[in-house]
Amino acid sequence: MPELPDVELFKKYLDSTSLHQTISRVDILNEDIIKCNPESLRDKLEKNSFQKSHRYGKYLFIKITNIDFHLVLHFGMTGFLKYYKNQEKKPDHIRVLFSFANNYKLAYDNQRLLGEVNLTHSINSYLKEKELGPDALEIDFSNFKEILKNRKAAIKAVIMDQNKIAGIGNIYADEILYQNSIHPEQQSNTLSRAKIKKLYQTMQDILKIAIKYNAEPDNFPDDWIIPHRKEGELCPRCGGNIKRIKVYGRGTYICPECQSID
DNA sequence: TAGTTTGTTCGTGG
DNA sequence: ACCACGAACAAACT
Ligand SMILES: [Zn+2]
Repeated sequence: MPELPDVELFKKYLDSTSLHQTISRVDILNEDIIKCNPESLRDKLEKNSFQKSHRYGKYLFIKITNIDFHLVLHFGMTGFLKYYKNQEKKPDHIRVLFSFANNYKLAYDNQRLLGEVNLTHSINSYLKEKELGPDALEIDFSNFKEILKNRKAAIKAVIMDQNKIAGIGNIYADEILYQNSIHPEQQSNTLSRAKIKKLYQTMQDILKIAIKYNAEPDNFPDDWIIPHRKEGELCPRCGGNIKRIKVYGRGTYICPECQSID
């Protein structure tokens, strides 16, 4: 689930449910996912509230009132947020549970423990520490072009590299390259300026449209590859067979008819 | 059973 | 410095 569009939707969800409410209690149900001192996490949050959130790449930062700290959330592959009151609405793999004075709760759920819950004084210093590249929706064209021109690696590896561009994961990388008829293994520095220009535009369009459609593959236009990202499916643009290959260590779906290396 | 899955990080070669 | 690859982390499903 959690690539840039998903995390942007988590941000909107958090903003519309959980801001400006006193946090009465923090339950840590799994300590492995907490990358700071669990005691200090409870300490910093209880009696304060969530003030304002910021998304950067796949990270969500939430400013805590009264103190100079942000809560940091990363969702790994299976993380999400759930705001609820009744126990029957409780999700299955809650790792951290924030309870509010109004008796509602915000759950950080994450089946696999690949995410992160952390604290930081400064978003900027945190980003620097992680060496994250510019956010995919914020990066300007000349910067994008320089990054692509300076790498010899497969284009898919470059756009997925969070240290170069933050926010794109395995699923949306496939979509972006498919809609540009670019083979994911094409060397980044061999792309023409015109192809890079179109890639840049499509990348931002796809991410924005995905947000608009709630990052729900069933809602996506049928000529996208994401709803057909399975072996045995047919390419919605040419009818060819969708093929699975491995690029950058990840399962990668392409239409060999539409996507070629040039 | 082995391989797969929306992610990140670390190590080993080249 | 860059690049390719694999493993590890973890849990559930084919
Ligand atoms: Zn095709």
